[in-house]
Amino acid sequence: MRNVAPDCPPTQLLRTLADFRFELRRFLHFSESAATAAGLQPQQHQLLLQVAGAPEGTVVTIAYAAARLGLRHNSVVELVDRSSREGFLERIPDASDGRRAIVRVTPKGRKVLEELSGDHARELNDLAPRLIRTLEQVHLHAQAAPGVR
Amino acid sequence: MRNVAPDCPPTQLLRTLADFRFELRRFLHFSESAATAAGLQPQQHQLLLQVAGAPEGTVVTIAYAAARLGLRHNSVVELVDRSSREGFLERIPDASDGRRAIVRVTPKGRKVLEELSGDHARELNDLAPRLIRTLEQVHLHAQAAPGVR
DNA sequence: ATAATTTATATCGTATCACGATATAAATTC
DNA sequence: GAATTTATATCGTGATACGATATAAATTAT
Repeated sequence: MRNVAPDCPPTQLLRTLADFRFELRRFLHFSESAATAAGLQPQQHQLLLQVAGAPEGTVVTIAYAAARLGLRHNSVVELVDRSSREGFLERIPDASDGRRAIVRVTPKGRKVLEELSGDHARELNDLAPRLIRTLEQVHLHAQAAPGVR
Repeated sequence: MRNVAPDCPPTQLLRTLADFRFELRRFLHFSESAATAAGLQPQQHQLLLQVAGAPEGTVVTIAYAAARLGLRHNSVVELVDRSSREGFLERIPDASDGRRAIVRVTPKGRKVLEELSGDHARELNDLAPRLIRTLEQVHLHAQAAPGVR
């Protein structure tokens, strides 16, 4: 006959999720600062990363970048506009399909991106243990309270 | 005498980082959609989570929330304004320190938050393996190219 | 072959949101 | 008790992602 609020399972999950998001924020904040310091807007950095980091043989178009960034096409058009105006990217009309624009990273963009990537790898390396730990805690709670699937 | 571009280490790291960010975006997109569907703006959801998920005994003030969300104080003031206007949060003047405003989740806010949290736990559970795998790959690359610390 | 539809990118106006600068007020230090 | 620091609040601004719409090329249907 317990009419005390069951502080245990839901609150514990909330704490775990809160910690997870906090760690995520920390990383994102680091990433945004690093990009800005390198002369890139955070989203430009993400664009460069998805363009340069596409799997071998991928035709990197506006649409591809949009899918990878989780943005609408028109948002990416604007991002590409800015980034190419600043010399980090270039648009190349696709010979085989006149609708498409192929997006490529310039040497300048590549250079900035690689510098940033080293920093990110090190930061992620630091972050990873905490992130993995919270993910494992989530796993426990999710097991405990399965919910409707 | 290799004057071919060394496509291996840097590009591989770029791919790994790109995948990591893609998975992260997916999760964030899921989270934003879930919040919106539950009647919360994504940032309101994050605010509620940090307020309700604070460790036992924490004095949850605007400043605390700002630190956890990685935002400036004034941004959080506005978030709290909106959220309390909509009945998810309440501001309580701190008796012991007249400058501070204690922030608390209302039962209504708590309810929405707990629903969202179950969904998030399940989603994170799905995501975790991929996220952990990419983090381990980053680890390898970071080991390979230590860089300036 | 030409029309209709679909796919891909581009343009424009708008709303949101976080921020800097500034203000107010309470607490702490000198 | 004055000066400084801490905590929250207000206001105006700028960036940015989006919806709606446009253009143009490719694909499909007739």
